[in-house]
Amino acid sequence: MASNTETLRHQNRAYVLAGLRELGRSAHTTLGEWSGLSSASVSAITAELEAEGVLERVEQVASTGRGRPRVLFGQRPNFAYLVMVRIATEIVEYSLVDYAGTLIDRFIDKRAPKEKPLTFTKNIANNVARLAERSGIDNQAIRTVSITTKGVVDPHKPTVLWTPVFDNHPIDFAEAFNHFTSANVCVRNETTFSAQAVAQRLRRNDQSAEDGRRIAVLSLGHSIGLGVATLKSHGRIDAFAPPFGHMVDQQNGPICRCGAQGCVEATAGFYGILRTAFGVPCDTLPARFVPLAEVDKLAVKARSGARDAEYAFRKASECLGLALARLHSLLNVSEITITGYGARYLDLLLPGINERLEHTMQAMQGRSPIIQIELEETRLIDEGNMQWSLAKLDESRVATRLMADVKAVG
Amino acid sequence: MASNTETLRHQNRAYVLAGLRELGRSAHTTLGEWSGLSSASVSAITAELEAEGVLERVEQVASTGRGRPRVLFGQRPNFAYLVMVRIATEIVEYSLVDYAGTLIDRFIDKRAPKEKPLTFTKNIANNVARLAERSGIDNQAIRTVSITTKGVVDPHKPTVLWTPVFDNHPIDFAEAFNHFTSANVCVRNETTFSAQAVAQRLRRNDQSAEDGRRIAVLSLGHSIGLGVATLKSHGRIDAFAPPFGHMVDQQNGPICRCGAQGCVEATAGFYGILRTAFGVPCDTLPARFVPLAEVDKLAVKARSGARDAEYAFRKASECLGLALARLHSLLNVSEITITGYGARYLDLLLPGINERLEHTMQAMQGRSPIIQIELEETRLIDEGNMQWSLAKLDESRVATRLMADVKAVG
DNA sequence: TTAATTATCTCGACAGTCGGGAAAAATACC
DNA sequence: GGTATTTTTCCCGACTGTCGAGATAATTAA
Repeated sequence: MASNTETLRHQNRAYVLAGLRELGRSAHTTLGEWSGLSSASVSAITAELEAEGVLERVEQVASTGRGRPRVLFGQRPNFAYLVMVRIATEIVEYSLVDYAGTLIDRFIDKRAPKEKPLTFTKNIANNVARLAERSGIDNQAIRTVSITTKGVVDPHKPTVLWTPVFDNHPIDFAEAFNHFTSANVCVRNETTFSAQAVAQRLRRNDQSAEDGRRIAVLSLGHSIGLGVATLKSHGRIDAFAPPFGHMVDQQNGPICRCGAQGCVEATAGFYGILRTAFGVPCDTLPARFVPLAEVDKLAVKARSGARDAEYAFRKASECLGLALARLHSLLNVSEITITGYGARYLDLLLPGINERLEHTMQAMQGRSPIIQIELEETRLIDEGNMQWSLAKLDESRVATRLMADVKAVG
Repeated sequence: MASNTETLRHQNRAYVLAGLRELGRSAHTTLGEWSGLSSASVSAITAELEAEGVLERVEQVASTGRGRPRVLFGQRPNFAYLVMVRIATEIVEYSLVDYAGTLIDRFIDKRAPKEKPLTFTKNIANNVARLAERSGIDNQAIRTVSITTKGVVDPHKPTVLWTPVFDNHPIDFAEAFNHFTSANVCVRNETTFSAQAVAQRLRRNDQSAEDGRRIAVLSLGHSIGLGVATLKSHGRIDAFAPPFGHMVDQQNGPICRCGAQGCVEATAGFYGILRTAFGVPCDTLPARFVPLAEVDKLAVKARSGARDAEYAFRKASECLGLALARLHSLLNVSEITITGYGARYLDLLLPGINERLEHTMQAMQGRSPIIQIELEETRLIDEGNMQWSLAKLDESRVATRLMADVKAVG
């Protein structure tokens, strides 16, 4: 689309807001240096944002030397609120975050055993309303409801297309949330956010991380999740979550919960590992969820040298290694972070993963991706969700100017 | 980066140039409607571009009705020249294209049997110089040299990292072309351009093709190539070529030319098909290139029901089907175009491909990608190369204003 | 020849960024 | 305590970009 001066201002407002997220509270001199905008332009923009109630002046802590002290700007916490909903297998977690990025309230709700899609979404919407009420916040102040789950998500609508619990029954959140009129309701796979968070950390730690670099996060658990994030120019990050766990590993392989044969998950998910260990026939439909204690026990056996257990973890690790090698062939990733409950079995899995990766990587020019570990998956998800949601709110809604007549008023 | 009025003008100049590529020769009014810019702005921009020698007024063919006839603008053909170099297995093709996108000259050069990298690049640079000379064009008028090849290419430098012919010996074109001082020399895998061309055709034919939609081009031959293109907003297309042929198909599979085991190519490339048919052991290093006549003969045998031949094509097609299913899991593609010499065996390959695709696709939400065929691969490559190169030239070099003092002169 | 039609060109209004200088607010020094 | 110094913010004029409307130009139909 063609640009005009309004677009220009929109872009620069968005850029200043992005700078404020990255740098934290800062003066407009700092923002000017960071963004390349002149002090005068930053001043005009911050003045506007302040008048709109987006930013506020913050008391600075201590003076750094002589000269006039800086006036720091920060996000005004109660300008908007973000609700994060994390759907896990047995619980749903609700978090309330203010516009400045501070966690205000959080509670956990247990999931009912055989809930229907409609009551499920209604229930979540009610809990979100309760979360707002507990802090005395009006529903209209909630500008974003960002829901995360495992499974496959519609890229455009707030709808889950496939989950381990509901299978193919689509879960549409649009209706249940239709009275949150000022909120943007969206659903993303949780590994999208994990990848987002890891990419963000990479950029923060390594300023020289060049554009185009790509990382992946592998989540090991009952099912297998994967998020991929690419560092783009101007500090942007593109993250997405392909259905990696249901990528086909081998033709006519063991049957998967999804109904297909030979999915990665069917060999490397927890139920797959147990099935291999106990020699259950590959064509018996597996249980939805196996007790975590069972997997722990199997890991202990494998570590003490029991053949069956060792073999099951070996199979899983080779399957993961092959799948990651395929991922690397299609989307050259420089770094893979392994997380999820299954990360605690990494001692059993890493040798096989590395062997398969290096075996296929040695011939071509490619370097094997570096493998890292991050045990606290939920922290990763929350971190990524918050970054992503606030950045999107800034860019898509706050940066578009509201008060065209600021000058006329002043 | 922050934007200023200069950036703004740059963007709009680029957008007008893009419109002119898409619409062909057109008048202010048309460009204004297409871009959303006001007639006055378009007028300012075209006047500038005309003064810089980028555009010229074109005689319109016939008047459409009453009223003042339109003044059409078009690219001035001799403003810049583009050279396309297509490196194939046995030949190298050189094409000269003017700024308006007209093919001016083309010749083919046979490759010497055991050429060294340095003489190879020198030879190509000499032939490019000869191409320019034949049309009486100064080397400085060549603004882009776009080289295409099979194999793996460095994303940043004009260097080929791996090719079927030279293996891992890197081929760096930078030095051989260092006296083409005003030319931007770049190397891309040929399937990048095939994918670019198919995506462009899709957008032209189906105006409703939404952003984010992704297509793939599969090239079947001695080796297996794949290009992926994504439709982005504002008419942009992102294309890339992953080393799909060397993605691992199965653990401990047949040995590949690249040295690894179980690559897709080792089963589905021509030498792989022949090896399977003749029962050659999987661990014998295959010949670099097998005669095409041999593959044709084998196909005839398979069509008439010979077991060995049928089996070899069956294996190849299942391998391709699985690999495409994996591709689809990671990069949801709505459409796959099959091309290359091997496309003539599609009757033998398609059933297996479809079977594998649908088998893995049935359970999840996914719809199988539509499979199409395009026999003329070289046309696809040339089309994509030209579109891509001219678009990049427009955006990165022509759109940046040269004459800051246009008004002062006029 | 004149009126109608359509397209391009021109001009003033408005909006955004930039650079420089004035004003403000703190510290350092006498 | 008063004054100079330092650093930042704020304000103003210059420049450049887009836009809308009216003036001008070129062609056809009557």
